[in-house]
Amino acid sequence: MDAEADSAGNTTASSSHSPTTIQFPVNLTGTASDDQNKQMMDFFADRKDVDEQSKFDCDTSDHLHRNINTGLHLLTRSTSNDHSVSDDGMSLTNSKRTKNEVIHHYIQQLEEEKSENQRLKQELNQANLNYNTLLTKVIRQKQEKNLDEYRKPNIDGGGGGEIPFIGLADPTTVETDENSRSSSDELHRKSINNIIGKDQREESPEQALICSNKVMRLNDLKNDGDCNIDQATEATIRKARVSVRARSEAPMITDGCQWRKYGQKMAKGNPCPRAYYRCTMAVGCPVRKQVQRCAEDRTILITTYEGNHNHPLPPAAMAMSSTTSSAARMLLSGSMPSSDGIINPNFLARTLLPCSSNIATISASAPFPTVTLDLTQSPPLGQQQNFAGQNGALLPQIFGQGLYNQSKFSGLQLSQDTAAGIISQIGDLSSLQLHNQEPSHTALADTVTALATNPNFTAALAVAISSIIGGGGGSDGGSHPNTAVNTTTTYNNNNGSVATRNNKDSNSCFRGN
DNA sequence: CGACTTTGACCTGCGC
DNA sequence: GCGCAGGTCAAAGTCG
Repeated sequence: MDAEADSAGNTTASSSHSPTTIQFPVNLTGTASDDQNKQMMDFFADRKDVDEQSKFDCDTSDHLHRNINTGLHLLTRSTSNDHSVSDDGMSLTNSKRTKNEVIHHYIQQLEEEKSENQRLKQELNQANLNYNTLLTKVIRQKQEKNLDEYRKPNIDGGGGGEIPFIGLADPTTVETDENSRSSSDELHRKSINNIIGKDQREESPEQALICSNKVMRLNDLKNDGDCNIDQATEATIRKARVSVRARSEAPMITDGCQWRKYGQKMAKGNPCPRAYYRCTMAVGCPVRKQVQRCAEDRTILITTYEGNHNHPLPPAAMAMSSTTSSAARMLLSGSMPSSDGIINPNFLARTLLPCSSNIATISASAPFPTVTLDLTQSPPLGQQQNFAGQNGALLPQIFGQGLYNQSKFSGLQLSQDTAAGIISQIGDLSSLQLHNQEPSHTALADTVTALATNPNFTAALAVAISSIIGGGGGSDGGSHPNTAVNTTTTYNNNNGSVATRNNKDSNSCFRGN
């Protein structure tokens, strides 16, 4: 607060236009002169102007109202202490009445403005609500339309190179789901235990070691209470990562999003620098990615995504976004506590991709839980086309629906003959279990088992991601067709060597290829 | 001139 | 507490 002393030595607080720093030009020493009363009136007039500039800010009005009452109290006290003073012959009673009438006049005006502000605020909230409802409706219609289109026989056999726009979950709705999550936590836990109970005992000791301290800490948090459950859930979703390994000579795979590089560092044990990118498609989008070449094979580009977009995405970007989002939630569900202890995250990986133990692995031993999709080897070309022909409807939906279903999926409403729906259910295990109001968890387990028997799934997933990487124009995902789905996956190349900073030649790896 | 990249400095978490 | 490594910031430089 700025304070300045006037010629009389009285301290007069300067008015600020900040709602939280409104101050009155009152004489704190207890006497009020005509000038000071005029100053008070001018101040009220100024505050009224300021308030009109911020009609939507009811807090400002509340604050102003409180200050007016305070000012009125001070003014009344100061005038009541001033009985011995008679200004220009006017009676003290009349003077006080006039002042109070003027002040009450302004208070009345401000009260009316406050009411108007509240009414406008309500209208604005209602408009926002309507907008969100409409947006959700449009997204749902788009989703259904795309589903119908991809259920039709595909003439070109490729399912279309373009991944259709599926829509982005309304952030508001997602928020609602997050809120409902804690309330459904018990159901969720039971569901997880239902599935985990059998399989967890089958984990090998090595796999059991995958359970990291991070997960344990997270579980400790979750056990602390509902509040911590939500916080831990949010933190896990934010920190969960999806890493994609693919052969590409381009410096960065094209995933449909706009990225801005904000940093580059030499990572430990890798001569190639790691580049840090931030999504710039919307202000404040939390999604980031790291791009780094594999130390062992520099033709392999490792792209690690973190976070969920908070804005609509173009079709191509929807694919990768949904994948990472679903994977992150899968990680989350794998981190949930069970009655027996910690769930091995790799159980989910093996559940998701049981037929090969290939292409995807989940690791919680890394600093952050990470799903890694290894696309350095993909099915032979002929097989790719076969998959595209057979499951042309499948590919886009694998990546398109995950995010939407995170917020809107309600049990097994999607047709179970649609592989995409199944995949979405599995990829978003936690949401599925949370939003199932019926005891269909056994059905879910059966669905998972059914998927496990489908040998096409893993390859289809690989082809889908390859199409994303190769479809961007700059990368060569399609130039390495003669590969088979592979699985060995690592995290962040932590091999113990010391990394040093070398910004001068930091791009040499990218340019050299 | 705005958007983007580069790059040295800084912050933070973790292990010893 | 200290050093290391990962991650981020932000000023300066570059580009279209």
